[in-house]
Amino acid sequence: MVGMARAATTSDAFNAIAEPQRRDILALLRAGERPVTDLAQQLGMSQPQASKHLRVLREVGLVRFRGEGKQRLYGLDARGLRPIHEWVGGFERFWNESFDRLDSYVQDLKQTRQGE
Amino acid sequence: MVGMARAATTSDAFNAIAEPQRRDILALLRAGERPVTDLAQQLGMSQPQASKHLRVLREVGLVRFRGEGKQRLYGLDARGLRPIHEWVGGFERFWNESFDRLDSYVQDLKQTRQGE
DNA sequence: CCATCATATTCCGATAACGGAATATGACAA
DNA sequence: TTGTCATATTCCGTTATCGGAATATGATGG
Repeated sequence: MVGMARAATTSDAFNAIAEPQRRDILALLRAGERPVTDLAQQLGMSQPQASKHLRVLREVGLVRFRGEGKQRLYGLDARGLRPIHEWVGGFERFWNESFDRLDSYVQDLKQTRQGE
Repeated sequence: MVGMARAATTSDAFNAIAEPQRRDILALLRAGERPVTDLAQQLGMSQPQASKHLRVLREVGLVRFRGEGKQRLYGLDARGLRPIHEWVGGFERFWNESFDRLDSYVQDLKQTRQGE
């Protein structure tokens, strides 16, 4: 075995929301439960793609569904977003502080030439 | 061309922080600037891996560096985390509501404003 | 220049992830 | 049951991504 591949990814909320279409799904679901076909249509994706994304979201616990006739009404379960909000919030003071120092620092960098 | 692959990913902050080791790097940098080797050692990763992760973080603007002797001191630039915080924050009321009340809340939403 | 330390890049193999198309499953109704 | 609608899964091809190892680049001091 020469190359060890990356660790599992889609298995947590951070990765689930890394995909733009999945973010779109979550955003849409704030307005209420919706069947798969509705989501697919409103977001301009195929039904299989919608189902696949919903599967990922379901596996990380960000959505749930409820059978309603032959449809499945998918709904938001935003509790899994809370840890993310908290983690990112841990950096709040770093973007909130008046960054006189940072700004001048960045200017400085531009002169010195930063990579790429 | 039969199968079209996924869209670019590591090119935005959402994907950058989807990787646990990169989150660790960012968390460490809250304590101040650090050279690559320090980061690698403290996080138990190889130097090339640290460099690669730093490259991703640099490309999405979450870190910057400053040459100090033969070292490169990497520092946090958390401004790119703000949009993420805001996006996730848009779901705050949904994880604050308990589930029984969530349904009625959604009903409420539908009456109040029908938009997106 | 040369040696050395710090960092970046390249090459590689394995695997995960995405999109599309086709197909399978499931639930209902007649 | 059969038919139909809604959804899920499977198969396929392409590309992204990660880790490791080796190597290349870069800066500094003598």
